[in-house]
Amino acid sequence: MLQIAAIREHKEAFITALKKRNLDAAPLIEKAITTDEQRRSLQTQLDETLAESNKLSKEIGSLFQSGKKEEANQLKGKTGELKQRSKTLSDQLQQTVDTLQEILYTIPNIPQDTVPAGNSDEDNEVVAEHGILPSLPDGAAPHWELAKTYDIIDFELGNKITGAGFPVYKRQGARLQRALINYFLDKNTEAGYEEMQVPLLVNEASGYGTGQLPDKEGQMYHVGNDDLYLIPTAEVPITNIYRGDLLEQKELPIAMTGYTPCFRREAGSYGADVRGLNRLHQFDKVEILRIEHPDKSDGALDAMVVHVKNILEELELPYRILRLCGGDLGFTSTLTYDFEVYSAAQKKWLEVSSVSNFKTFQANRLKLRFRNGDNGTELAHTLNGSALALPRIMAAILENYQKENHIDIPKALIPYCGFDRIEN
RNA sequence: GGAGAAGUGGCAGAGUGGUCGAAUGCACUGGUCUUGAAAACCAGCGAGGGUCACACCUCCAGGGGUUCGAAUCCCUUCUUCUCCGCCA
Repeated sequence: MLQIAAIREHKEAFITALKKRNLDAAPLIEKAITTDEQRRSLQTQLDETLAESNKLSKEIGSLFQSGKKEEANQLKGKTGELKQRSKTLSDQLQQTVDTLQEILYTIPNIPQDTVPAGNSDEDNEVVAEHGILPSLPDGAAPHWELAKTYDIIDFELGNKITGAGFPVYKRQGARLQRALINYFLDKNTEAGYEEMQVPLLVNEASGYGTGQLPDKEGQMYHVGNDDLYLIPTAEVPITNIYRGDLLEQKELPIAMTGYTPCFRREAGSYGADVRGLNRLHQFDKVEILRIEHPDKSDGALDAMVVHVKNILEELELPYRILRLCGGDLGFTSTLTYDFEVYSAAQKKWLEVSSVSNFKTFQANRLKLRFRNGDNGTELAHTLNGSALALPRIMAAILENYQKENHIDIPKALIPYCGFDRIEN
């Protein structure tokens, strides 16, 4: 959520920047500003009314104490009208505040200057490409076939137990999953990210804090009885650790990592793109998050990109990095880099990480601030990225490393797996 | 799940209807002293709205109510603690 004070101050610049998202924000911004003016005017009127009635109350108090009951009772009569007025004003104020809030919820974050214009993922800018695309022999199998051949992932079984998109990992497949999780967590903690293990169900306030609510309500599984949501990403519980906090400047930066299963309803997506591991309702992901001083967040984003890069290179998976264009940029982000690995049998690039700088957008909803040493408080910047999402890494490993009668395990993972190949 | 108790500033902890945004201690920040540090002493020290700056307004777990006036009384939700039950 953008700050209304910033909108007021940078109105034109914001409208221009939001055009990159192919959004004509002018009407929304105008409405936000006029609603805010209304809000402030109502607030002032209410304050004055309350001030008057506070004053009267004090007078009544001292009259009672000095035994002037008659005069006190006379004054009491006057307070009734003030009370009525302040009730009306505060109702109006509340309504205006709610309206303003609703408007602000619908305005996406301001893209940074470097974000390219564009409408869809086709306009994303490839900023780096690394590794040689493996050329597999004819008859190379996509991972869903390999999964069956070596009996390491069972999609039908998941169907039986739960439904589509909930695979069962078996034998060496299960072990490889666990190896990847541990490997990623180790890489992240080595880089200074503190490991957290967090709840997989969150309350409504947490959903609002990181921006999944109200925009993406339909994306999350909702547990009605207890009004809780299954997390779509570890970003939600981990970022919300700091919801409402006022940090000391010296506590920054904060860097955290966590592994969680992620649950996404992905309503209405079927077809070739979602075969096998490409898109699931439940999947594993290791996330990295940072809370930064505003002056440092740009550098922090770069550092996160380098970190993810290093992991992919160690796994020897060919990848490319995309800078998302305005049309593809997430609602809450100012700048996002996507990592895609090449899945050789599908001959497709698969997104395995998304690294974003949200600047104050989340912090404003979270009320996550720090003392800036200048006698003031300031919103912190939040960033997060996947390091990394498992299923598509798994898919790429299986496909790219397949040999005639087995699948090799990337060197870096062998100590974690305890075996160097998958075979029957 | 049942019975009881409690939720106050970064922490501890006073405050049971008016002068309380809140004593006191610790922590923290600045200063004096010191070669430096510690100790001691002095001063400052919650947040949000609003204002050029003041004024002013709001916040004592959340929500609602009683009252001219609520941290204080009532209702309700949540959380914590103690005891009991259940249980990985």
